[in-house]
Amino acid sequence: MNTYSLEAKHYFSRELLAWYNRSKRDLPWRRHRNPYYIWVSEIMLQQTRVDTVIPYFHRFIDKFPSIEALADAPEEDVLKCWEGLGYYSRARNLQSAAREVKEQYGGQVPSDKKAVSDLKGVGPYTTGAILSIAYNQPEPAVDGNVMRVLSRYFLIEEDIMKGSTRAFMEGLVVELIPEGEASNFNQALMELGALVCTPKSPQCLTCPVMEHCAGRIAGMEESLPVKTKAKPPRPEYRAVALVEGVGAEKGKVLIRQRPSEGLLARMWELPHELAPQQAALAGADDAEQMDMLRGVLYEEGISVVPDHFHMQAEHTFSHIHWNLRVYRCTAAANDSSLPANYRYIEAKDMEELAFPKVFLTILNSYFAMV
DNA sequence: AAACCGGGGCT
DNA sequence: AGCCCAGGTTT
Repeated sequence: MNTYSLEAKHYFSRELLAWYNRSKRDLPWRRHRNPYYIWVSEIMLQQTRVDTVIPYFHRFIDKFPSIEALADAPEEDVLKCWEGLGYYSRARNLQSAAREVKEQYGGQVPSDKKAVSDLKGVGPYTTGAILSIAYNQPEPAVDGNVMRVLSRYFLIEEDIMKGSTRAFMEGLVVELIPEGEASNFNQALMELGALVCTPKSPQCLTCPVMEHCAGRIAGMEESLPVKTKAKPPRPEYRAVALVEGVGAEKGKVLIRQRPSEGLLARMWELPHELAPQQAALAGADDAEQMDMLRGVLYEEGISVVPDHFHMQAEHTFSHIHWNLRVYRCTAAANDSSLPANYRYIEAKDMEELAFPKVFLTILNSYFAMV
């Protein structure tokens, strides 16, 4: 139990709900109460903005209109549909969970808390979102938006990165949900965070609960929520081979598929290799980098002749910053047997293979040039 | 609790 | 250039 007054809580719930009913956005997954649509949208919306998700959502539902269609699709197709959205384990987990729902629950998204939360890729937030939005169950769905709104309105100065703070807010949300309004109320909380109670420069003057917002009254709305900041990504310097085929592979480019686990699992990419730390710090010259690439590929069973520097590129993950230097190479021989995860492709082959954004950019500009 | 896992948009 | 985001899984 907490010490906030019943009056402050009732006011908050009442005014927020009324505001939502007149201001909610018309979003594709709000047009039906289809648990599958809500599930897909919630997975896509993890760490991703609404405007980015909308076109992906339309394409995804068009290609995989039902849980069974998603369960029966080749994983390759699902990854391709997710290409550019990031956090690709979301896509693989979603399909894995769709297969589970098809087999165990007759293709219907379960409405039981444990069953939902046991699905791959579904954690505490998404469990609450599915149960409340799809089935109107009074479960909390506490994401970054909700924690920001609550930390300001109730002036909560606990670090939102701590599990105990999230647990406290989940308890608070359960008290705040008006009878029979879990779906609308949880969406209202997130909608306010997205549209009004924004991270920077919140629009307090248009906020439906401004009058009793303790954070604003204290003049602290800009400094809440309290959040420990993440470590900056570590830099990595990588040499990339853009290998042009010869003979039967003339006009094609060599690509490879990443391992099935870890960073960018099962995505396609240009061959590349981490530059030794010493060389990276010294700003190794291109000749040295090209020689390193040639040697690494030779060890893999691929003979190439690096030719010249082609372009530079960068790619930032949550924890790594890639500095890429791309080198044009020519295949030295018609390797009759490439390693299993390597192949040559032409431009049109990219329509069915999923690449991380940075390789998509490099390949598209290359194929447009030649 | 901390590390791992993408990418885009805003300031 | 740094900050933020409609988080989950693994260790």
